[in-house]
Amino acid sequence: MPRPRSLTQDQIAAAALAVIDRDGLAALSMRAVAAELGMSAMALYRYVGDRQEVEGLVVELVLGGVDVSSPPGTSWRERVTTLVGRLRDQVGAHPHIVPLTMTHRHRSAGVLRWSEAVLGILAEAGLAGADRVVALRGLLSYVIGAVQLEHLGPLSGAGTTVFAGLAPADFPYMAETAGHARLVGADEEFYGGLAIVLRGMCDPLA
Amino acid sequence: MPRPRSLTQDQIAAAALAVIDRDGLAALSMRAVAAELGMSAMALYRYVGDRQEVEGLVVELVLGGVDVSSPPGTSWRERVTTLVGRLRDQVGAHPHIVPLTMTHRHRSAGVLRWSEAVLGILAEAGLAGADRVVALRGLLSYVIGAVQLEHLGPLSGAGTTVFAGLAPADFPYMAETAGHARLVGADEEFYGGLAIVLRGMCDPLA
DNA sequence: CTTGTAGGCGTACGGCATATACCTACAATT
DNA sequence: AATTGTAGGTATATGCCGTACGCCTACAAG
Repeated sequence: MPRPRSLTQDQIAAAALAVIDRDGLAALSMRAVAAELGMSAMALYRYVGDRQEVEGLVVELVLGGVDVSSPPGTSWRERVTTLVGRLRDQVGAHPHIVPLTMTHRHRSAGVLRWSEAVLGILAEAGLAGADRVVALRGLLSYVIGAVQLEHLGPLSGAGTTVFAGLAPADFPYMAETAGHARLVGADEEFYGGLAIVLRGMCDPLA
Repeated sequence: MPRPRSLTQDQIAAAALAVIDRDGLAALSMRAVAAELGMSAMALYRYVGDRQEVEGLVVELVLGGVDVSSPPGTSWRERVTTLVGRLRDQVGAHPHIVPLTMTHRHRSAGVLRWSEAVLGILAEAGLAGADRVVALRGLLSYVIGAVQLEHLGPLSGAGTTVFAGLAPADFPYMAETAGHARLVGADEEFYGGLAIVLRGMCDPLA
């Protein structure tokens, strides 16, 4: 008998994501999302239990959009690279959500689907048992860390030493690295690191 | 002429860390830290500019405590493993700060010192130029990601599928992996993944 | 046309970060 | 010993936040 629902969870997620993309993560609030949807803040609570659930919906919206099919006719390393790259691209399209992806990673169906796809490829490559578990964790760790390094401020350079109140001269390697880093693009860095991880799998330790 | 300062930044950081360790990250507030120190909330603002600065001090306290000397007489891989392990241990002693380490990583002198030490070892190992940059980023990405995976909830398993409202049967690999994961300890997983990363460095791509 | 369910809203509470204005302890000066 | 200016500490207040509660009302089933 009751009045029909006027909102889907996707609409809520999209509204929250719009707020985040426009005004940053700190601006995400129940009031802001409600305003984005043209409702009062309390109306939102008919659709979600609390703020955390809204955050979860945003993460799911972004991470659920990753295509987990892998290109046929290529090596397993290439296929994993494709999946890893898609995950990175999806997050990169909404950099502000990076901290959210961490907090809500463990309840995201999108991450689950992605992991399942990667495991399939690793299995085809001949990895099984504990080796496969460790390989997946290694890949996941790398992507998570790399995405955050990429989007949560510069890794090094003058900015860091200035903030920390330290002399750049005390950190010769970092100074030199910062110079190189400026020349190495973000893509080369990301895929270069990924290549290291992939190279370390399967081949016996020298 | 003025009245002398009665607090050091270390004391503030220690108080904030005590609050976090005892009541969790969500309980960190200017009021809580001030109470821990036996002062009014506003007195804190004589020593720090804002809440973010308190968070930065906590990160620095924890990350600055990492010993960055490396054991002599061992291979470069072993030495890097030692440094990576120390970083992991330090964060592991205060798991609640994990999200903070991310948000404040780029202004932490501790991370800078750690990176400098790792770069020194990599340089000795013969890595230079862009290779060395990529190697450091790869290592840093791995540690960051792995520490978070370890402390921010289970990676997979029944819990995840239940939360996401999905059937475990749709994720055969993840189901199997979850079974293995229960057998593989956190240490083996962490150091196994690190071995993969280290193995991928230096050796030419097959 | 009635009716009960559930949608939407207004209000209110307690907690947060923090700006402002004040009082006061104290060390340097007299 | 008295004075004084700097800076430490506090009280108060503003405007956010999440969200509990209670009301009104739109709407579909009967």
